[in-house]
Amino acid sequence: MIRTRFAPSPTGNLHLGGLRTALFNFLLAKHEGGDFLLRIEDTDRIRSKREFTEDIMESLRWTGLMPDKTVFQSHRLNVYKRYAEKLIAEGKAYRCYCTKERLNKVKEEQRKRGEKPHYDGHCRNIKQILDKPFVVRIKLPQEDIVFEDGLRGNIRFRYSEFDDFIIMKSDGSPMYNFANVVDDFEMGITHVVRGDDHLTNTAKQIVLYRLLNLKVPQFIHIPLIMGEDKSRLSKRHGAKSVLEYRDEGYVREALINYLARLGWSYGDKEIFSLKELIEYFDIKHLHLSPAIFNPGKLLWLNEYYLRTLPLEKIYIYSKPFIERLFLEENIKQRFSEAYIKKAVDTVRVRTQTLKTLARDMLFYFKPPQEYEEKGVKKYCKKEVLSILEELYENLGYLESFDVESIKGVFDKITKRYDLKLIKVAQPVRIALTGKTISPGIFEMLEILGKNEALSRIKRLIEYLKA
RNA sequence: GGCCCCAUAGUCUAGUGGUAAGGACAUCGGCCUCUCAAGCCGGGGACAUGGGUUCAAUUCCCAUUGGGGCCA
Repeated sequence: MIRTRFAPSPTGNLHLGGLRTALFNFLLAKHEGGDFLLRIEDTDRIRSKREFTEDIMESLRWTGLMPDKTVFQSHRLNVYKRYAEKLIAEGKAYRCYCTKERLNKVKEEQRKRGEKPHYDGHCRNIKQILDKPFVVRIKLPQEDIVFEDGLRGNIRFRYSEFDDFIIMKSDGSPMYNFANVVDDFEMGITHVVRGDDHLTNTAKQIVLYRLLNLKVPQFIHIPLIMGEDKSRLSKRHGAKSVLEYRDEGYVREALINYLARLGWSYGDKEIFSLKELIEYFDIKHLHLSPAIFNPGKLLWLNEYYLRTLPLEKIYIYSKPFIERLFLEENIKQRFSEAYIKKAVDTVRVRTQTLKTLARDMLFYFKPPQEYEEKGVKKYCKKEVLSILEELYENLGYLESFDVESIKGVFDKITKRYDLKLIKVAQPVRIALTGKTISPGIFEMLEILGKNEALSRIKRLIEYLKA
């Protein structure tokens, strides 16, 4: 049974790169019906923050990548200690009492001689336990380090690249690589998908697996996501946190779909639901060259999902954004669910995010406060006035205010005056929304209802007269 | 600087020892049309370079160049 994990340290919000790593681990496990675990690597007491742990968990919850179990490293400090002591007892690791001053001096001399700064093994053979602060170092075996990457095959590092590295700090907390190995083993992790910035870490971890005599999981290193300037994706490339994307009105479907296709493919297919991703995901089709984050394509997917997801879903997604709009615009009036749904349905084809969706709907909740000047100039010349008046009158006669009947009235007038529909439609559009861009006028009229629609037309007539 | 990873259009990518090198975003043009979108149709645009291997290389190998990462 496959078991994967996502192991972030809670020292910042979860961003897109991290989410993609989580996604691939999730998909790999779920494709095989296995487990996906979350491990919070919070051994750094100073930099780890509870709010970041919450941010990570909320991001996973929102995107639907629910872990089957969550483990906190900070709860397991005694475990690492136990493993370290075992290594010492077996002579594979040792206590090192060197002071910072000495280490710096050694490093300095090595640098002067043009050597790689490596620990010189000063404490390697101290047998007795001294009453001084110490770190635990491993005795680096003098053999090359080879491991298999699930994508790239064998990767080899010379042992001379490394030294007797530290596995436990003097405060008794484990170093990153050590805790990682211990936990991956104890959690029964079979596959590890992670960024290729960990490639050298993996080499060190392989050493630890050997020393501890543990089975090595399958490692799959994926390239990092880069920003438009081809450097590692960071805040300055618009690499916002996952929750910022949520708050800006991106839907989870778009974000997941986008990230999945960034570095992975399934033939020519572009659109994937999470369910499909689980079904189709494989390691084989992970791409191994770094991908550049393309906000434009993410936006396109967002637009795509806004107009194709079931209306019910978009309605639910849009609620908080509409509520926020009401707050900002000081709208007190209540609107029925049916009304809002119909309104959503007319704007969702032509919007980018849930935020702009709500913004585009403003006229459904509030008459235009002003008329777009250019539009009035262009579409509301004098001769329009009488047409608008006639339209107003005829619409007023309608018993049933639906698209069909409304269209009938427009047809009659355009025919009588031999006008293109645009001549009538644009003034009405301005009357209803104040703008020259909006959903179709017939549907808007129907949704707004006879009273509201007529009153808005009347208001424009009066405005033009004045 | 040392070590490691990578290389198909502006971007994400498919693909093969013999292809007209396919799709998507973006871009440009057209159709549709009550505006804007959406949709449909079409255009331009890619196998980094140099050596090998081979009857044949975008595909396999090596080097160079370029990009990325880790460490310093």
